[in-house]
Parts: sequence; structure tokens; C-alpha cells
Amino acid sequence: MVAGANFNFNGCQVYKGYLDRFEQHALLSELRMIVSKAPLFSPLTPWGKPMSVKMTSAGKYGWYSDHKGYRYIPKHPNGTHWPEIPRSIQAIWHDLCGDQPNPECCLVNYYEKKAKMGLHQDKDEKNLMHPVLSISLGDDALFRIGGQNKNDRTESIWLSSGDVLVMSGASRLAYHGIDRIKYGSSQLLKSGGRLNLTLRVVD
DNA sequence: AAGTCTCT
DNA sequence: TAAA
Repeated sequence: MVAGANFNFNGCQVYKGYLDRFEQHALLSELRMIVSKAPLFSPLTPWGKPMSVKMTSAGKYGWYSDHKGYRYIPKHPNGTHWPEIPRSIQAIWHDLCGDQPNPECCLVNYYEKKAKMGLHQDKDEKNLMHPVLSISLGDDALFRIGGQNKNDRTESIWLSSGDVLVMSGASRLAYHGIDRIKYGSSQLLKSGGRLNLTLRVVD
């Protein structure tokens, strides 16, 4: 569908408007199913502060954090297996990442009005070469990305509902985060806020 | 520090 | 309040 990315920074590609409104709503109903089986929760950082972002996962693994550190776990804290990753989400992965193994984790992050996420690297996976794909739904978010060192120069871009971002190659281990969201900027979520889906190969 | 504080 |  999309020939090429329309933003590129250190190899991080952003496909603005990848999902149309119809596709965004379809994705949203898939997410409602996931959240009903695997409710959102606020993980604790390893140093005991609750994260402002609420999250859950789908797939073989879910991302988790507490005093023991960042890791992937095979079950939701409620003891049940994570729901399966919907086919429609897998299709986006294969469209943009091509010949890659199937994603094993679809992390669902929910940002309410004041939620943000500090600069970090995605490095809890066994093979750090597989791409990371992120889908934005709902309110606009100010995304910041730098290089592989925390003090590298950073650049910011507004992500909107329907945008898809892929971090591969040089950007796979780039520091990135969300500085803030523009609460109420999208009508997609009746409740307001932003949903972000992150697809990763874990093993 | 996947947070937060501080400085502008 | 936004940038870093």
C-alpha cells in the first residue's frame, strides 16, 4: 500500500497515514477484545516508581517490569495467557517488515492525559536485529528519537493516529521516548488519550 | 531510569 | 509550559 516512508531519522522510518479511519476503527475493536481478556495495568519500574503509561500485551510474551527488572513474561499478571496477536496486526508487520519471523509480542501502551515515556532503548529481546514496529492510535504524541548513546542528538516528530513507525538497522537500538501527548486531538478514542502498539520478535 | 527534576 |  505505501511505497516508502515519508520520514527517516537515523534509519527510523515513519509511514504517516498508513492506516485510514476505517482501519483504525477495526484495529480498535481488536484491541477492545485484547484489553477485556488482559486488562491494562501500570508496571513498576525496577526502582519502584509506577509508570505513567498503562499497558497490556498480546502474543506469546508480554512485556513486564517490576523490582526484578525489565523482561518478557508468558502470562498476564492475572495468571492467564496473553491473547493472540490479531491477524490484521500481523499483516501490518509483514507488509512493512517483509521477510521476518512473526512478532511474538504486541505491547499495548495507553497514554492518558499526562502520561509520557522517558528515553530508552528496546533491548530486552534475545535477537536485537529484528525490527521493532509501532502503531499510533488516538491522540497525537510527540515522539523523540536519538542514537545509540543516551546523550546523542535527538529529533522530534509528531505521531498521529494511523501512523506506523519502524525501527530497524541503525535505529533498532536508538534511544526514543514520548515527551507528551496532545490530549483530545483525536476523536478516535471516546475516552481520549493515545494507544500505541509495539510489535517485536522476542526469542 | 520505560522517571523526574530543574532550568529556561 | 516546552526543551533537554
